[in-house]
Amino acid sequence: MARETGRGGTSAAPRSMDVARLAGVSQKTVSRVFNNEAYVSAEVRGRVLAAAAELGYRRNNAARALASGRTRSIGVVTLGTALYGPASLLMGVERAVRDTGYALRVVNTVEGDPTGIAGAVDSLLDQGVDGIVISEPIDESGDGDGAGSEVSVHVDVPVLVCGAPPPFAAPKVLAAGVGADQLARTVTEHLLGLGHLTVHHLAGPQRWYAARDRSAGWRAALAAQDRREPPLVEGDWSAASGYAAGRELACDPDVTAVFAANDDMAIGLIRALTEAGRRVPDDVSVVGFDDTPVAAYVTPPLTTVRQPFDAVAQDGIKRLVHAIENPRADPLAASEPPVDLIVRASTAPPPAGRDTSAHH
Amino acid sequence: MARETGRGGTSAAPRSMDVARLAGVSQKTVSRVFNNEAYVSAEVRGRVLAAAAELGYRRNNAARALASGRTRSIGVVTLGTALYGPASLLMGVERAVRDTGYALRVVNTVEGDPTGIAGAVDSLLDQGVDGIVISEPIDESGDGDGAGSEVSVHVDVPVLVCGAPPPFAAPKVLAAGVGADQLARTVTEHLLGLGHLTVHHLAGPQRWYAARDRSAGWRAALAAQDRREPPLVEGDWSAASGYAAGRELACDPDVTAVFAANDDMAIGLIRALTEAGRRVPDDVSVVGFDDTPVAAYVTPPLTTVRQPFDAVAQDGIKRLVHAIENPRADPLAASEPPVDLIVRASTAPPPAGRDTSAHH
DNA sequence: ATGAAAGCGCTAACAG
DNA sequence: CTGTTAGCGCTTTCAT
Repeated sequence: MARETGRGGTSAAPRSMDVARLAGVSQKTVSRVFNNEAYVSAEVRGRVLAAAAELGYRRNNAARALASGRTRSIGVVTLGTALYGPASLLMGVERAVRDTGYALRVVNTVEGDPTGIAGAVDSLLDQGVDGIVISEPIDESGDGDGAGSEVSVHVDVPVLVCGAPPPFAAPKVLAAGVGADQLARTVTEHLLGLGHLTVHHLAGPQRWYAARDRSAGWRAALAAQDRREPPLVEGDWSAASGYAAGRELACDPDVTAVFAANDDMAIGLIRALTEAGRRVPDDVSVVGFDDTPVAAYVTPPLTTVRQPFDAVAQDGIKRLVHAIENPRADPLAASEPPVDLIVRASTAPPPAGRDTSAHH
Repeated sequence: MARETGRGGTSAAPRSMDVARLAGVSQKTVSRVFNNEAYVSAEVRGRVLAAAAELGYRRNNAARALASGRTRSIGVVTLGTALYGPASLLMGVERAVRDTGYALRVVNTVEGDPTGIAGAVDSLLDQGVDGIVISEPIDESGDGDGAGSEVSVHVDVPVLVCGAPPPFAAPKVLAAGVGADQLARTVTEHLLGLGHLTVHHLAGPQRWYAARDRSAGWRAALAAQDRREPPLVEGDWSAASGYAAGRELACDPDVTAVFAANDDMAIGLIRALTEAGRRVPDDVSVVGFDDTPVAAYVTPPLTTVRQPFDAVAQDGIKRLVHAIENPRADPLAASEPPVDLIVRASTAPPPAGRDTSAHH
């Protein structure tokens, strides 16, 4: 097949050979210049760059990938939601990946997807990636009817998982986490510190590891102070589920403080509480999780914590790239994410009659 | 370079030739099977598939791309925000792209990025894509100090732009839009229909075409009924900016109805109004835009419109893929997005003294 | 410091 | 229906 230069005189994309010819060097030298390899005289480099600019040359990535065996791209598995947390994490990952010079491929799993995360990973592997990020893992073990609904994938690239063990073996598995457990512990302690006897918990779906982390932090905080652990109420992250939970919680006079696993649920919860005649924060304190953009502007402004998505993504991607480029080196250590509690008006000491902290 | 089969006996990834050998056919036949080409006997196809499965064969995409000149991937330029609208659009695009069998590459521009959208497009072209989606275009012309801050890119693939003309030439430019103008017109008419003399508008940043569309729809609705067009107030999509605008608007007794360009701003606005002693909806009606998950649960529940992100993404991607695969055919026509007004409790007729519609 | 030759694993014509 | 022959545009040895 002779190279068609048709299209009415518009020539096809120039190749490195064309640049080489124009610059009067070998094709290999062009390659050297574009890969920033050593041993190219400044003079030659300049000529090559000029020729390339004149021709509008850009390297063909497919050819590069084929010849080198590396795709220079990283795949990320996300959840198909516009929820603030997952969306923020994805943005953080995109930026971090871009900073490293890799390209980003995205696949999302929808909850209830039969092939799930494994299917998404598989499709990423099909596309060709040098590393994979699983940004919001959920536990799919209880999915189908039987236990064997797993698509077993043979992953041969490093994987970064945010907050959970991956359901498959990989040459190198790195963990990252926003430190949600620590964050959850901090908000629970904030409530306890205000004098509440215990703290109720409106959790996220426990299939999500992100939800489990928060629940674990809440539990740890209660246990550390020997407090009674009320039954956990499970929502689905939505304000609607927070509202539903709120209607139940409102009936229980023992409820004076609630930790909601995200801001949306906290907002629905507050609405239900208010409608039931329980004032926030006078009768019941509520804390959220995420510090979404509206958190400061709802009524009452929400006490919440901010998750360090950007910092965590940056750190995680740095380690992933290290693992990709140094297959046999030890993985880099993860850095500790910061904790950022934002106290606003939805939390206060418990109503006078119920504050027994003074009696101790 | 002899093919290293090292790694302790774990052989390297199998190639189509290996499959061919095992199945006792030619390499080309394997290729035929995997491309679902016609003219392969069921018997041979079965043998090939079995051999491939046994070896764990998967096609090398780099090689495919190199040989065919097509990358089978689509790039999307997004804005680096977790704002509900852009995030939802991205999710819609991801799903739509996946359904077509293409892979998705993502790049985001941060506002204030010196290279802007052109830079993002350029990086996508570097990576190698067959088509590009610009999901939330903003007008960057006023960016730098001078006018010539443009990175001129030579785009040679079809481009789908959601809501604005692209700042560069491309062989095929398709437009998509959620019909924000029509949506905005509908909410404005809803307010007018309630009896308000006019409707104020808390707009999004006018650099965003998405914001301009809404403003245009608002204007059109007012003009159609010969209403006075109050000066537009510009926010930045955040609840904080809605709050700031609300403090000003609260002082003006003529304000009885406000159309906010997104729900977040509406929430901030309502807070400011309420703090200033103006009740919503008794004194002032407020409508939002997006129907974010919390809209139904804030106080008062927000009247808003839902943008048909999924439908629009699906339609747009379908047309983009058509343009990619049929370079010289006429582009497919866009389908009309649906309009979905959701009336809740933040809108009501104007206070009695101000409702003059009955006097006409 | 530079160049020549040899593939990477596929798809694309063209034969049979 | 199936096989043969050429590349796609680079990176990689290995020579200078």
